[in-house]
Amino acid sequence: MIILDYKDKRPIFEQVTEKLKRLICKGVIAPEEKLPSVRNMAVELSINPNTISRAYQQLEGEGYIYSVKGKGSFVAAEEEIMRLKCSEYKHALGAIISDGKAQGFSAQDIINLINETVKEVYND
Amino acid sequence: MIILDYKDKRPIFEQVTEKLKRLICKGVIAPEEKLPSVRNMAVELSINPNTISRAYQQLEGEGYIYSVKGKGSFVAAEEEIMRLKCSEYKHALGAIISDGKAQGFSAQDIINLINETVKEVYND
DNA sequence: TTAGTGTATTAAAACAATTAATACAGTTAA
DNA sequence: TTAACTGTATTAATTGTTTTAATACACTAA
Repeated sequence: MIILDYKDKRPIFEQVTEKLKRLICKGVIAPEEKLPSVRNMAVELSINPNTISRAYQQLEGEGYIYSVKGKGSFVAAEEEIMRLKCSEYKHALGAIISDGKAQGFSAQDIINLINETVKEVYND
Repeated sequence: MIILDYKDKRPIFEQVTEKLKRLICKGVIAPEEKLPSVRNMAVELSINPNTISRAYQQLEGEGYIYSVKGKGSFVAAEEEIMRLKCSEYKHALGAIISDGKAQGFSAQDIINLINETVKEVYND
C-alpha cells in the first residue's frame, strides 16, 4: 500500500501521513473504508507501531480519518474528504500565486503560465 | 534583512536559504549586489557563521549567488536570476497541477479555481 | 475468554542540526 | 608589508528530534 523512501530526509511518520493522505484524496482508499491496523501496517513497513500510530493521529487531527479504540481507523466521510481536499488545494494555489505576485509576475503572466501547464499536464 | 522563526521546525540554514532566495527573486537584493558577509550576517541573526555559510553554499549550488574568497558573496546576474525564477515557478506550478489531476479535478475545475484565486490575490 | 483494535508512557538509541574553536586562503586598503 | 576583511574547511561537542523498544491500558468482536 505504501513504500517508504529512506533517501527522503523527512521523518518516516511524515512520509506515512503524506502518502496516506494522497491515497485518500485520490480515492484509492475510499471514504469510510478501514485502514490497516497500526500493528499490521507496522509489520508491512518493518517499522515501529508507534510511528504508524503517530501518522494516524496526525491524519485524525487533520480530519482525514477517525480512529475508534478496539475497532480500527477509518477514512472520514466523503463530504469531509471533499471539503478538506478542496480547502487544502485552494490554499496551496493561493500560496503559489501570491508567491508569483511577490516575484513580480503579472496576473496575466501567471494565467498564461498556468494555461500552458494545464495543457501539458492534461495531454499526457 | 531576515528574521528567523524559531517556531518553524525547519533547520535554520534552510530558513536562511529560502528567505534569501525570496529576497533575491523579489529584487530586494539586486543582481550583482553584495550580500552581507558570512560573519556579519551571523552576528545579525545571533547564530553560528557555519550556518550562514551553509546557506550561502546552498544558494551558490543552485546558482542564485556566487562567492569569491576574500571578496564576498554576490547575487548572480539578472538573466540567471530570471531563468532560475521562471524555471522554479513553472516546476512548482506543474507539481500542483499534476497533484490536482491525480486527485480527480478536471482541467476546467483547476482553471476555474485558479482564475478565482488570481483575482483574489491581485485585488488586494 | 481470546484475539484483535487504538492509545499512552518511558527509556534508550540513532540521527541531524547547530555550535564552537580554529585554521587556511584569498582580497583590499592603509 | 601589514592589518582587517572576505569565504571555506575541519573536528568535536551539544542539542533536539525521530525512532525504536518494551509494556501497559481500554475497548470491541467473535
